[in-house]
Amino acid sequence: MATHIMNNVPKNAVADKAFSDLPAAVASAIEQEALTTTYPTGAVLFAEGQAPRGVFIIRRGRVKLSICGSDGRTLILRIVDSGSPMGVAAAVSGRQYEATAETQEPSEISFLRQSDLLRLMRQHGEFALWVTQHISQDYACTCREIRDLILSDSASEKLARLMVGWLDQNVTAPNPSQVKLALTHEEIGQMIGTSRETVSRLFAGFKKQRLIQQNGCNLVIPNRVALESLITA
Amino acid sequence: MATHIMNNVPKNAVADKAFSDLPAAVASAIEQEALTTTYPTGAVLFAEGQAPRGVFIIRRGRVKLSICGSDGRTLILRIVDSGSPMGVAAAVSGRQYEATAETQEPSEISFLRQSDLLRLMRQHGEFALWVTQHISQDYACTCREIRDLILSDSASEKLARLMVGWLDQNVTAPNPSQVKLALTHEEIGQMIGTSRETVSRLFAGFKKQRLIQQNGCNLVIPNRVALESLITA
DNA sequence: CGCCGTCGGTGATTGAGATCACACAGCATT
DNA sequence: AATGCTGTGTGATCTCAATCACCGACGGCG
Repeated sequence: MATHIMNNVPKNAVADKAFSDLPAAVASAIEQEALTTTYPTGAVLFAEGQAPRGVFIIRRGRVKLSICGSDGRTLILRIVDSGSPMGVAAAVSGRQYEATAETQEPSEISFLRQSDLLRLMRQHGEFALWVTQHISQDYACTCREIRDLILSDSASEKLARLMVGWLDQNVTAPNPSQVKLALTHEEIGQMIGTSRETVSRLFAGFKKQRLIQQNGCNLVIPNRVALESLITA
Repeated sequence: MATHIMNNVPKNAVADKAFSDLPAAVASAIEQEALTTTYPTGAVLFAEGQAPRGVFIIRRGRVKLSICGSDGRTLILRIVDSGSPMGVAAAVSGRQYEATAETQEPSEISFLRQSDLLRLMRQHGEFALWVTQHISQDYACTCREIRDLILSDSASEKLARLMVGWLDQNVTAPNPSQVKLALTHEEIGQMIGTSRETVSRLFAGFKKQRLIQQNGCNLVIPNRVALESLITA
């Protein structure tokens, strides 16, 4: 891909990955229309219930996607990292955002206005297809989330599922059985739909059973199979 | 069944509605490529975990979309009725179907092969946009499902939510406070993630509180506001 | 008719996890 | 040091809904 075309974007290899499977003409069109900004930790890109303004494409950083109930409780849908567009469903359908997006670390994010998005999609079937594939992934991801939350009534099973998911994301890392834990117990609880205390207790239990070890923010999971056996149960 | 008559030219007004917002050229292209069939009750269009073959567009009838857990329990995502495409996310992304689709009554359904779908999307940005909007709706719907399931821990709240949803779909009907109940208690339980017995007890309780009346399969909800007050609680 | 399937109603029991209520550790600010 | 603040560990209690175990009703269908 022609990196020199990109105007105000760093020569970050990761950033290019997002558009690598698009025709160069489309990619450069997007680059020209998009506005790239750097956000601090905790910035809210969009909030549940807002009218859609456009899509946000993460170039660098990580963003937390969550929904919240009337009683104030929160459920974290997923943590999205670079290369993915966010808020596409809302922007395309014109309905309100269904979740809240908040940066979890300083992040560099491109914004594409709704009208530009729709125009580009109409003009370039390839681009529309690309967008659609991303929504499809989000949809599949959400379905899996539902499955994990509903089909397993025991909280330990949910936590085991979550941790196995971490291991799956980790296969490329130098030490695949070690995970850097960037979440508080509270947030973990919000990911699996339980209270903070329960997460604490579960961790304690897992340690007692030698399923996990923890030093600082490093979580070691020596025996993946043992963890998976909790899921089948 | 006069299936051969329906093959190319369904004179069904409802069926055409699905494509009414598409250019005529696109609509007729779809009509030519799609294969329309009539299914009996209980037919499985596709099952969770299968490799995608294409999309199914409901021309007439109703289809139940559900996911199921390893322990065999089932959660009904939603009931889809005519005009909507199903299985689009899987067909577009190439990943497996994330849910199971099963007819709830005799239904007439068009099938469009995955390759044809993708080709049409590439050729016609308008069509791709239409598809994307439908996935977006599914996505939004699934998000709302999650909210309703997670944020409300009391089962009565979930049931109240479900019934309010029924009322919302019913605004056009002659008697908007009356709903035809086409689901068993078991299925209702599967929609809100509780056991059959709990649904029975909740119904009994609601009747005692004069929140609902029931004769046969007709459910009358005289006081919508009272029902909604259960939700806020 | 009697038999059998699915569906609905209800009681009794029980257990998992929410909730409340602390204590404590780390870490920054002043 | 003193003071917060945030995150964590753990006990005691309690509540809601799952589960088990029935029974009655309806609706075919042989």
